[in-house]
Amino acid sequence: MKSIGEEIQQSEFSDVYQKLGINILFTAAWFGEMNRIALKDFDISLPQYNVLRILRGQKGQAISVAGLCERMIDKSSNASRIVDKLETRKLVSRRVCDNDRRQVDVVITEKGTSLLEELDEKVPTFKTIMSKQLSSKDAEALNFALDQIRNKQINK
Amino acid sequence: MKSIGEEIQQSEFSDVYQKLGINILFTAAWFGEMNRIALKDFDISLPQYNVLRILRGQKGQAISVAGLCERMIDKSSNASRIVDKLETRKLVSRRVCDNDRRQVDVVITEKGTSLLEELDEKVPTFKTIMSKQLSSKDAEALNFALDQIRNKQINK
DNA sequence: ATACATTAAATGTAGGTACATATATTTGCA
DNA sequence: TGCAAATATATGTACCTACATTTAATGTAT
Repeated sequence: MKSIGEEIQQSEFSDVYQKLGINILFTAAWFGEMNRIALKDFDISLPQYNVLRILRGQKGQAISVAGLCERMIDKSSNASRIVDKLETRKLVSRRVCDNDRRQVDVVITEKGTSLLEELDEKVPTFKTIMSKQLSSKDAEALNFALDQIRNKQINK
Repeated sequence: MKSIGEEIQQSEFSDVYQKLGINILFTAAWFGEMNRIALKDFDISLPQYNVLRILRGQKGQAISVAGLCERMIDKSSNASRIVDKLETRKLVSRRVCDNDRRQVDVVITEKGTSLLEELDEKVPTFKTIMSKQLSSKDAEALNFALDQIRNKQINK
């Protein structure tokens, strides 16, 4: 098994937290790579794929560009331009919102939905990636630990 | 405490592994954001900072561009152009290797070293970020679990 | 009702990633 | 030796992120 130290050729870490931080970053990059490999033949980028999945999750209901941003993992990604690209390929459609004409409602098209269905068969789920090496109980413990980590308790 | 579900406005995950995958990606993005905030006033990007730290870790010894790539978390980042930017600012220097003239030896300069020393005081370590919320024993367990996750046991 | 602040989205720019290709050097083998 | 394959780096391109600015619509206070 390749430990994080072997992956990035680093024999020593200053402490176990340093190692953990790098391990989390590296594992995230590794997930990204797996997804990109799966998407490669479909001429769609990972952010575009993620936006399409958020839109599908809306079950037909429109969502604003700001709403998309909130649901994206990478908060500072530019949803506006990602939607541009998707619209060019007619995978989503965009319409000025009637109630608030500053907003733009985005919905996934038929074409977008059927592309996603095709992709579902190719893109590995996190379950298929992890369930063999990790019990669901361990996964829950990890989820708890990660939520804790992000809960900076500054005044303590 | 904000759980991953609240962070990305997603109330339900298909399973605990899906939640964990997204949690890892989100936590990695959160680390990146913290670092960027610290680097903001120094006009240096996160990849540039990471390359400088790898060079410092060499303790004066030169490293090739390929050597840099191996040590970087994001394997497909373009070390050549990152070194370009650093060289422009005279934070590193580059010299064709005598033994193998295809290779380029990269070393950190005095200026680069002193910039890093300045940054050390500003950039939070993973230990300061995590040690209050996570015991070192838990951190070790997480390290083990993450190494396991990346160890795809396909034929099992 | 008008003026000013706020909000939503789009756009400009610099630096980065992903990936294909080009260029120069070295290696290996007939 | 000569020449193809391999290797190290650089470069070109499309899309992306980070961040500042712009444009248009809405909210709000007087």
